[in-house]
Amino acid sequence: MFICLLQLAKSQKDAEAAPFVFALVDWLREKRRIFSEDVILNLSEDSPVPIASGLKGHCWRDIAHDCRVTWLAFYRDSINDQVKYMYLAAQSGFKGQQDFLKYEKARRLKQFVVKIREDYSKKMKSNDSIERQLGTATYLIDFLALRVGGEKDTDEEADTVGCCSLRVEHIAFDEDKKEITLDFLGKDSIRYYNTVKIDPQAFKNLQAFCRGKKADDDVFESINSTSLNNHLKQLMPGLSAKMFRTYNASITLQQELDKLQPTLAKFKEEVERERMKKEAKTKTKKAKTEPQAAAAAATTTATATATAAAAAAEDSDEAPLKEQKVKRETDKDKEEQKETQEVLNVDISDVNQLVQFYNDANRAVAILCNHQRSIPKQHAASMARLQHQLSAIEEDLRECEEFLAFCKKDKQQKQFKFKSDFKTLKGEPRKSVVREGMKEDAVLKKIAQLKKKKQTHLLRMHIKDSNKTVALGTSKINYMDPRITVAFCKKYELPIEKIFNK
DNA sequence: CCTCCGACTTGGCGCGATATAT
DNA sequence: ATATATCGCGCCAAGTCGGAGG
Repeated sequence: MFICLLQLAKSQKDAEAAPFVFALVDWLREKRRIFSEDVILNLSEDSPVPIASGLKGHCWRDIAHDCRVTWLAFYRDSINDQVKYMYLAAQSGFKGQQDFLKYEKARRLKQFVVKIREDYSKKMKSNDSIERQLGTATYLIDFLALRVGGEKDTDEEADTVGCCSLRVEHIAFDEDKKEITLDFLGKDSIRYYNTVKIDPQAFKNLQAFCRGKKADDDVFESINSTSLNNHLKQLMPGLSAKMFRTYNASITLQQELDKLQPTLAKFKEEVERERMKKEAKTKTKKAKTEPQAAAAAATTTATATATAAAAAAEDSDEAPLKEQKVKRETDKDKEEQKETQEVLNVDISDVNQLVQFYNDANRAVAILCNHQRSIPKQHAASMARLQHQLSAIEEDLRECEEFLAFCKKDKQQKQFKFKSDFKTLKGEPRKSVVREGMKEDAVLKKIAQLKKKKQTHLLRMHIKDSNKTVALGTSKINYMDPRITVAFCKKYELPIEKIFNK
């Protein structure tokens, strides 16, 4: 390939100042440079027109005075004639207000969502095929947070789809489990791959829609994004398909964050108990009585039970290391959950743990919205390093345990010796963690400390690995109502800048 | 209707700055 | 102090959605 940048200059002197104008790629003119002559500005009527660029004698293509739109300027791309806009930054009041409106609308959906869900359940059983397709598609958009999927130019653009443009080849059915597997390329050619149990009626419908069709036929041949959005408008003013993503993302965040509620309650209870104890102590300082000791004993038992429950919760959490789509909870599940609300193993007085907890909630949303990223280039290397650190901890543990065994044996024995061919990352031999004449309980303490260290290290590895393909930023910026985050931060006294930057 | 397109949101990526671990 | 991880931002392409125009 041959590439050459050309300047359009009348003389050598001009050339020094003149910018490159376009590129030649294999002698074809590619991407022309954009000049002010290409740009249309949008200004107030009474605003002075800024001087065009640094180049003398250049002017703007046009000046607009349209206060109904938010763009400041635009030009047409020389390659595909697409309009390129200039807008104010996201942190501007302009954008902020639009954002606020968006979340207000999503909030309004909450008042309608029960009705809408009843409606699509009914439509899914309708005799009318259009209604059946509208109902089923709306169900998928709500339940799986799919994009609407508008039609696009098939020859020029990438073959990506959304709900309404799904084809037969994108769905597989598991009759026994009533599960479907969706496998297609969505926006930005990001793969959506999800096996999920769905509503039985939706399952039946989708199967029927696909029956007798070719692989590349549309599943929903009777509807499209426009008709679906028109249908949604009848159920709620201003409703469109993408609002389900905003709504479900925000409500998922809320639900995830609420899971910390019992932990907070327990924490407050403990603080209160401490306070009471102190109070009682000062009151009865002179005359200590028996019943109080009994009460104190009772509280310690209660705390022990709670801790045991937390430990059990942690264990069950350990299980799935593999990537897995969140199974959306049905209303029934939610009911059941209310009764078995667990105290989580999160220390809510620890800022880092709170941030970690918030990120977990954020991740649930990102997985729902299928926000993926490619595995960072240094991921494997970085995991290997963590693995090495883990081995180091394990080696330290092994040494401590052998030393403990040595201590327990008769003291007649010679010196303690620990054989290890473990090397640090730099290839140096490892340093011993036990010292001669170390007391037995010191070793026990060390072991406990190392076990804890190993635990947190394992957790870190797990988090890193499960995060490697999940992008948290998009849902945070575009989908989760910031008011939910703010409320959470206030409630747990978590500084907001730990979550949002200025 | 359908198609096109204007306006705006959403999205992943890469890079340099900044925070954190060693 | 240095190495490494993470953040945060700019970039601009790829979507959504509504309305104009045929």
